[in-house]
Amino acid sequence: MAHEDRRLQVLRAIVQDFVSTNDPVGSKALAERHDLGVSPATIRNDMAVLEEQGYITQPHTSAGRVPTDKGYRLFVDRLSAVKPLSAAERRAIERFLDGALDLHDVLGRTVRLLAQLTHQVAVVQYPTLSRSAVRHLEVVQVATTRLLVVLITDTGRVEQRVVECSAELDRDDVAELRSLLNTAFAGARLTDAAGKVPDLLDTAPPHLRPLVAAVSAALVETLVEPGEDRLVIGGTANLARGLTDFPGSLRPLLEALEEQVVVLRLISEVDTGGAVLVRIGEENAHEALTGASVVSVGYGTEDRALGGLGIVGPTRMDYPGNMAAVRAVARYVGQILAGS
Amino acid sequence: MAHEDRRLQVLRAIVQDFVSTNDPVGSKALAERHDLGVSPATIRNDMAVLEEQGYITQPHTSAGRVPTDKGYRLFVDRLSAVKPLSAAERRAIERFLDGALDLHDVLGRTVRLLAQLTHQVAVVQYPTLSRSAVRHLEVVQVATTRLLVVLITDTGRVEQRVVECSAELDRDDVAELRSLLNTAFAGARLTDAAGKVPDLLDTAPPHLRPLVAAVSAALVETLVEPGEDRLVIGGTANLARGLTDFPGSLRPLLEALEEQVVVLRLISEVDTGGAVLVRIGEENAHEALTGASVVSVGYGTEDRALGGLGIVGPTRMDYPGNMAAVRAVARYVGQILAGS
DNA sequence: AGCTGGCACTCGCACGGACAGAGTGCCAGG
DNA sequence: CCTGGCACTCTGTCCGTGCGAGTGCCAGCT
Repeated sequence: MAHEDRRLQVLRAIVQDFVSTNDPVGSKALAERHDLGVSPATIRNDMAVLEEQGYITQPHTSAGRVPTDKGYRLFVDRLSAVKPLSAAERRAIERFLDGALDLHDVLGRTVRLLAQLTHQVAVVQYPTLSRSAVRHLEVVQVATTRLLVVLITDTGRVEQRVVECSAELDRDDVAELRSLLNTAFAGARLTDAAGKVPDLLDTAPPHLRPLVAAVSAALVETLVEPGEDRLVIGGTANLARGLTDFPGSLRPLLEALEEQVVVLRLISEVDTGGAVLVRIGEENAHEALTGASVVSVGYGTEDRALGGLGIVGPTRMDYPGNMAAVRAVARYVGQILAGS
Repeated sequence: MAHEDRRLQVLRAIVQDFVSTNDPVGSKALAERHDLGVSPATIRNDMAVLEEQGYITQPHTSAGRVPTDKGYRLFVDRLSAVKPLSAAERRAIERFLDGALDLHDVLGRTVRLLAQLTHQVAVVQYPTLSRSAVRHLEVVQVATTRLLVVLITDTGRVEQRVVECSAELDRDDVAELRSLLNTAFAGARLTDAAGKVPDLLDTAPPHLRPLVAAVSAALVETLVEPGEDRLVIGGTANLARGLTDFPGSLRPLLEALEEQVVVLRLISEVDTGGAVLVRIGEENAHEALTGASVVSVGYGTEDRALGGLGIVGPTRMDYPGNMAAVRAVARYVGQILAGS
């Protein structure tokens, strides 16, 4: 239908205007700023229908209309094309991420870059341990009965854990332990690590068994458990910009960001197909995220997802632009990490 | 003088009342809430003098008085005793920090604890690399021409760095490199590391020299340079509580916190004697910190300072309580890190 | 049918004046 | 040197008004 179609154009125009001005938008302003080819009166009729359908709402009688979560959803799904990045933005991405020294550095730069491109809070997940494999295990004695076990994954993560031992250790024990662990685990996916422990215990010389058991238990416990996945968060200062966007205050949101676990769940639940995922307002099903949207995507190489990254901002955000930025950054990061 | 003395009591009362109520405090309220033994009229005279001397000011005619930075300074220096922590707080500290697994964990818990105790933003510096010594160096090959060098310090820090090599590497080279580096650097203070490089190069077999040079250069560059010192920051949600405390907005402050370098300077410049340092408002000499105070102290063992920790909050804060919390937490952390 | 211009209506908000309350400075008296 | 009293100043608040934006509806036009 022609009606239907124009009504959607009206919705798109409302979203665009409201995102850029933060003022409820009225029929007259719409007719002026967008070539819809019809008069304000007609637009009003369309708006009445859109409101009826729940896509827009008016804060109070005789103010303009504002998109609802449902309205944004429709906009994202059917009315917006992912905006290509400008040449300057592409260059900025390259410049920003080139010359990173290690994983920590790459992710730190990524989060700053993303925050800067989108003017929102940026979140980057460290490559999931559960999808990583062991590259090397190092064991260092830090006290007579204490070991520091360092795990280096093929994704570049370096994780540490102190293990308390019941008996005193000598240098040879430690060296043997190290080589045992490495032969047993090298190249193994971390999810498979737990399964290898019995074998390892069998092959270990008897006097080392308690030690091996303690260390592998610690490894499995801390490194394979979910929740050990880390986040880098940046750009929280951007929250303070649009104070009007977060009615109560931004305190609950800041708390949720520090909590990490909430955000982690949002960021890590990414589509494996590499599509950008958008969660709008209530869809996040978390009180602190009232009025907030999350745009996230997985990053990694073609054959392997490493983790997720994304942004958190007010529902009133530039979805096409932010989706493009998130996707582009994820691609670059995947590329860089693949090469290292 | 009796006058002088009472005038200071008045100042103390003003600071205390203003901190707890956030309202400019007037002579009448002061006389009611504090047993100063004199009438409001007399207090008014004292207040006039205090204002003359620059310790207090009135936001506008006929509002109460508010302490100036100078007033807080005097309060901290001469009018307040460090408030002892309650038993509950001591228990909370122990409970919170016990059972930490490694350095990362200890510092993470510390920052949450401090934020919770003080209701301010908490900042904890990782043990300074420049005051740490090498416990172990690990070298792992991650690509044909790429090495991951992992440094483990005696303070429990684990730092990584990727080094690009000009020539292809084989397994034996890497093993030899590892043992060379460890014999050369083990136990050495990181500040002395640079000095040991020439010796190391002399003892290295010729075919490894370029490699050794590259790796040690990278080590010195990234690990000894200042600026590589890391911070853990937590409790930013607390900033959103007293929005009134940060007039413009809290954006510049959030930016400064993300900047890290600014805060790092403030936190790391601690008194070696172990005294709690308080910087009030303008004393911080940084625009973003207008209206903010920093309470910091060094932590470490008796014979060695490791780093600094502290809090950042509005000038209108509970100095005695926060100073006590910061000091107590630093002591516990020092203790824990000494034992590991 | 569907669009359009016109019109009456509804609110929120900004402006302005009046008012109450808090707090001060000063002064004369104890 | 302190105190009670008093006049003064200022801000925040409340209320009433007017304006403007925006809407919904209707009759007429294409």
